[in-house]
Amino acid sequence: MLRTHNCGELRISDINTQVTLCGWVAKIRDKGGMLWIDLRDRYGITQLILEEGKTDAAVLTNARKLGREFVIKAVGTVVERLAKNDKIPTGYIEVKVASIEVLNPAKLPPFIIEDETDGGDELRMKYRYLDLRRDVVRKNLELRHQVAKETRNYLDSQKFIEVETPVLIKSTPEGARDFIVPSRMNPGEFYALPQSPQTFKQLLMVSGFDRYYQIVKCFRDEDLRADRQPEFTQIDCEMSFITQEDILNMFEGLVRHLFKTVKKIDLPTLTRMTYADAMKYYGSDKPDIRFEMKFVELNDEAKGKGFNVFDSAELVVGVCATGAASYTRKQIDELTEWVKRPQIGAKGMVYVRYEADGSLKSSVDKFYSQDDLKAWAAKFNAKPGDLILVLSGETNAVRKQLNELRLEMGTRLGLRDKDKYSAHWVIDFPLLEWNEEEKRYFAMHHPFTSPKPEDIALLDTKPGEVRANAYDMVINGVEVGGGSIRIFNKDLQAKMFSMLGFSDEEAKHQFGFIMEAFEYGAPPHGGLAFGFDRLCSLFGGSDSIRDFIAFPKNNAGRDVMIDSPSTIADKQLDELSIAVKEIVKK
RNA sequence: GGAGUGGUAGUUCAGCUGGUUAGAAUGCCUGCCUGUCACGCAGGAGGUCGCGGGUUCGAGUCCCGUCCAUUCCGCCA
Repeated sequence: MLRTHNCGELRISDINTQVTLCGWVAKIRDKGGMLWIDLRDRYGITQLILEEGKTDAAVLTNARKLGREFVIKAVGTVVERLAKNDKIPTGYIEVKVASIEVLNPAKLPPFIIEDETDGGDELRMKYRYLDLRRDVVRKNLELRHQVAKETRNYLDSQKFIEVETPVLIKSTPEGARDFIVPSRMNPGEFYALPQSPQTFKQLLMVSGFDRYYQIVKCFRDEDLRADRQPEFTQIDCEMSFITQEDILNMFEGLVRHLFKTVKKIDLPTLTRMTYADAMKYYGSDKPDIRFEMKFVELNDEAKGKGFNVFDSAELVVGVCATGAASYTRKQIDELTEWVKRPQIGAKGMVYVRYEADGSLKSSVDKFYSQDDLKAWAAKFNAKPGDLILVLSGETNAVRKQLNELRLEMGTRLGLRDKDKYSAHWVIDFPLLEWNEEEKRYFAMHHPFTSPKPEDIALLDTKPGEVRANAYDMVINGVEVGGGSIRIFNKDLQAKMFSMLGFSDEEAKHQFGFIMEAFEYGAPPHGGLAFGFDRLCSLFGGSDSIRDFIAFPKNNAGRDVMIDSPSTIADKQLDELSIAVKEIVKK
């Protein structure tokens, strides 16, 4: 070992100890007669001191030549500080330097390596290895480590076995786009990287593993977002001989364990909400229920009073923002413009202000009497001082718009505290989703999800109304995980594929292996997967998962540090029997 | 594929209605400073205003195109 101690552990009790420390020069404060060096490593910062007349002159002279981020080894004695610093754990001591060895000099870093850096995102990504020296970023990865460790602790205690599944697998057309890997030994053929180990974990159930999990990289070749990376990590789980109820309880247990051990929070029991209710009352399949502000439908009250916008709308629905009656006309106009942005797409917004004196002022006073508006207010359970915001239009569209407005108002009213956590299940998702473009049904979750037994009869008559044994876990409006009870019957699975528009041939080509496996004794099984990066960012109080990934990709899916993806040599292309289109060649 | 925002010193930003030599802070360099810890003081260096074109007597500023970054929509079983 080059060092006797790290930079975060020396205390007043270590006084007079001879120590050797290694680390990076974080800061030099040269006061003329004396000079301090903040030496940093992963564990903390320890102050080194050199003093004219006391420190060897040559050592002092050389210390003055040190630069930021030089890697050094310092030998000295722990002494008590004359001027103490309460802000850091090592603030009562410093190390009186006897000698310093430069292990490696360093170029001046392009940004300041401290909690409050002056570096922008782009620069920090390019020099990610420097960014990772910063306390705040390193702590995110330490948090990630802890979440992974506690996940393993919990699942191990519940008899889950971690099994690795292959990364080079088979491309399937359903779902997200696959990342494709050419096969040199099989010219013209390609592997795909897994979007999830779905079929493998089901096959492990057929093998009798009973309880499987894996903290595993998954890949989806789709556009990125702050909470979406092309390669991301899942906690992937599957169980046999269980009901949906067992799964919900088991993984509620996992999440509560993680909150308890990582955040020291006792998470309340998770509530459950059907998909239908989530859409009706929140306009979203992942509602943020840290605050109420439920949708209230006003069709009965608002229609037939001569206001054509509402009369012609399929749905009139609003939310009540508690205590927001103080919103000025200007603020309401600005909010109206906000919902009219193309991203939201509302045509307009009606407001009803419940004044302190009990009167009601609205943007549609021409059409509605005070009594009419009173009836609205009663439905919202509104009180003087509240502001009711109403949108109208086609049901699905207006719910989506009002969801955005509800979240925005929640944010503006400070109801979405990052330190408060509200977790719940959304259950009874629809099995199928109609795709207008391709004129066919798609599996809402995936093609292996089982329909609710009582809805199977609807498969032939009203496929869109069939509910699935599928569930999502939602925390603070973030979908952190989801799963389903799987189909384990070959015939039902075959029917599912045919509902999804697969011919028998295609189904056999894509999924023949799992259909065949189901003929060799598949147990009833189900599972779910958590978005590990999202879980970590939620625990860390960030909206972006990039902060919790050591080397993330940028918006265009590029790693700007190593500059990938990149072109490859013609020789490599030849070996792979691949020709690149002239259009994309430079 | 679409919409918004941004691109000016190493870095983070300001720069008004187009008008002298493009500023600040921080970082960097030099000197001074014996209890600093966001050390302080004095001085200094540092710019192809993303790139290309256009309008104009004159463009960091206006227009068009383009590239990059970022957020969102589409997409993400």
